[in-house]
Amino acid sequence: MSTPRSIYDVARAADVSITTVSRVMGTSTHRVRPATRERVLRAAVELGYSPSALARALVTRQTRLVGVLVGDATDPYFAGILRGVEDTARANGYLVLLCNTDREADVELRYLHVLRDYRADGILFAGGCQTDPVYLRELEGLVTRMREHGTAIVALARYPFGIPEVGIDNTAATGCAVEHLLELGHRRIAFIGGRPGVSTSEERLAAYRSVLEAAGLRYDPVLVLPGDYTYSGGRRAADLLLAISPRPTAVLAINDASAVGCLVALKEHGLRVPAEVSVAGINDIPAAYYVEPALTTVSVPIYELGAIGMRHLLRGLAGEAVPPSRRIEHSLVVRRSTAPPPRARPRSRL
Amino acid sequence: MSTPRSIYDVARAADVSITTVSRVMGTSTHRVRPATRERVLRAAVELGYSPSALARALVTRQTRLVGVLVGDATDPYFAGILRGVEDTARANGYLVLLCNTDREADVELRYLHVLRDYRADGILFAGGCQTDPVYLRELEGLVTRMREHGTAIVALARYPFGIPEVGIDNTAATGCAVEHLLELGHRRIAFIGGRPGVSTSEERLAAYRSVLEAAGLRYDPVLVLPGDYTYSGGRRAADLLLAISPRPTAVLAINDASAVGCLVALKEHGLRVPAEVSVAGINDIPAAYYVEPALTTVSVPIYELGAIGMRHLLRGLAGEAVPPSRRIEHSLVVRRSTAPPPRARPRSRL
DNA sequence: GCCCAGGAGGAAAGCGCTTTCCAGGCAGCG
DNA sequence: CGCTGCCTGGAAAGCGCTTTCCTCCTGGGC
Repeated sequence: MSTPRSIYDVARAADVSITTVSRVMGTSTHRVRPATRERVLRAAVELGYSPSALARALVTRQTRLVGVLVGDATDPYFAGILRGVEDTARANGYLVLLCNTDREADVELRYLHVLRDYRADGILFAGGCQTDPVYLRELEGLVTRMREHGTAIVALARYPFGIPEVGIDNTAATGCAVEHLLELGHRRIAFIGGRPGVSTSEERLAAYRSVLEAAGLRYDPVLVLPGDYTYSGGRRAADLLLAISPRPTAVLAINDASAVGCLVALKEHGLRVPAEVSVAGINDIPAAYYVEPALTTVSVPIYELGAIGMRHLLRGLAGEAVPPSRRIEHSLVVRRSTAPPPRARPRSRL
Repeated sequence: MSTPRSIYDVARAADVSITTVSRVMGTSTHRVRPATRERVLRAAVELGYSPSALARALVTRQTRLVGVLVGDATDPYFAGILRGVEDTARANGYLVLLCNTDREADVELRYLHVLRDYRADGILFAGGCQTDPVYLRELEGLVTRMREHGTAIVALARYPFGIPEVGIDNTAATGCAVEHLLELGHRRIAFIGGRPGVSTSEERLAAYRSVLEAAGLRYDPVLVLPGDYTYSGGRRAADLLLAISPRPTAVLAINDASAVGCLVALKEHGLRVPAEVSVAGINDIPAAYYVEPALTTVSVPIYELGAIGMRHLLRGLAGEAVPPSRRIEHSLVVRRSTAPPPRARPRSRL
């Protein structure tokens, strides 16, 4: 077990100074005679030389590393975002550091510290922001400091401290799903939430509530079920839903993973979807299409979201201005999991 | 925009040498008087000091970075593995570098070079190995060199060059799925493959063939459909399957993603599953459970696979011996997507 | 034939750390 | 009181690069 060859080894083998080696291996504009360049190159491949990105990063002050914080890469939503991010990162010579936070404030903070230690050039927050004040204070300090050091930061959700954001309009997206249910004639609409204290969850819940109230319905806390964004969280929510009396005729989940979980569990309990209960979600993950019945949901360009986020990061890295807030369009996709409630006609026919 | 504080700044603020700062911030065993330590610590937090992992890595020769090469993180199988890997990496102070290869030899090689440049401590191959000789030659050189430099390498599939592997027995796993179909009475069993030139694909295809032949059936190349491990690849395979005459009564897909795609497309074409055609997969991703009808598949402890792989890597990193080959158990999970073929009784009843 | 510009290569500083080797101080011991 | 040895702390070398000066050399213009 030895050590990788260093620039010094190559220099000696090619009988030049390390300066010259650096010039031919790197991006320097200083000219090198073709013959010399050739000699260096040959020596390099002969020795199996690979320039240390660490040493280079140390002096150039850029690592070409970007950290991506996702709630859970196992959720098809985040998986898709990750692909978008990575593809465009790779195309631009960046490497991505994967950080699953499970939306835990402490894990997220921990990762942020680590990313700072590694001097990541950029950070992408793929999920919602925690609202816990202690966390926020810590986050603000970290973010402020990192920015001063030139770290680019972008979020794919609403984020404080002026962090540039790109994402859908949660309020509108949630609203249009609720309205769809309302138009079908539903009056008792349950909501499977996410973790309280996460911006995205709060926004969607608030939108659910306000659309309901705008329709003249009373907001009933009993109808909001705890969830955790996962398939199994959706299943658990289904159990709770079944215990509510009178039973809701529709349910909107904060994301498709929970929606699918809920839908499947409901079916297992013998309920017919959508005949007895309608189910809708948000995100339009692939499973939304192939679950039975196919899920009505709000479609979001997942991969694109990741790609655009990364592109913004790149822009920031290049010192260009990053638009503070870019809204990506969404659209309601009505499939077969929603229908008018039992013995009721759609509102539009009233 | 400034520069992060360096160890030097802290030393000056605490009025000690950088040696002392290093000793209190790092893992040194050299003792430091409590009072001094306290001073250093205070100065560090006051200045918002974060030790540069890069500089540290440069001198200690370990980066605490591990690269994970996956086919496609969007496939729930790889997503699960990734979680297993990351959780145990984080628990041990390692950071994971995400590398989606799409099973392209050149992308994989490119990533390997990059990982070498970054001096990643370890590399985990999560998917199968390419069999292209040009690729293999290049890979061997790279792997050999990296090992000499102390890089730990582990694969979650069969890999050459003595790379330690942990994974299921592809031959047995595929075999038991085929046998299940055979026992139900199927005689025309199609196979949705992966990319030719990938070890896992070849192994599973070979197993499919040999079990068929062992049962006295002729191996018919017409029945092996091209696939690409994806949901949409499965859908395309369904179209091809429909064009085969006489139509196969069952199909086994190389992985669940394609199986689900095929199953859904078949349904869309009006076929009843499993009444008219049985579908089976391998891996047991969550979707296998909730697709309708639920997919018969070979269950693999996905998350565990990732975790164990990472644990092996850790062992290698610690200089301990890594078992050259560890087989993880799998098990056939019979769900509702498989049944006896139309107008035929199960073989066991003959 | 001489001078100057520009092309090509090198020396050395420095990026932010760890680690080895050393030195000073002080307590304990004879 | 002198010596030994432990306890703390520091100096300096070096990890593998990039980059800023410099120097040297060559060719072209006059």
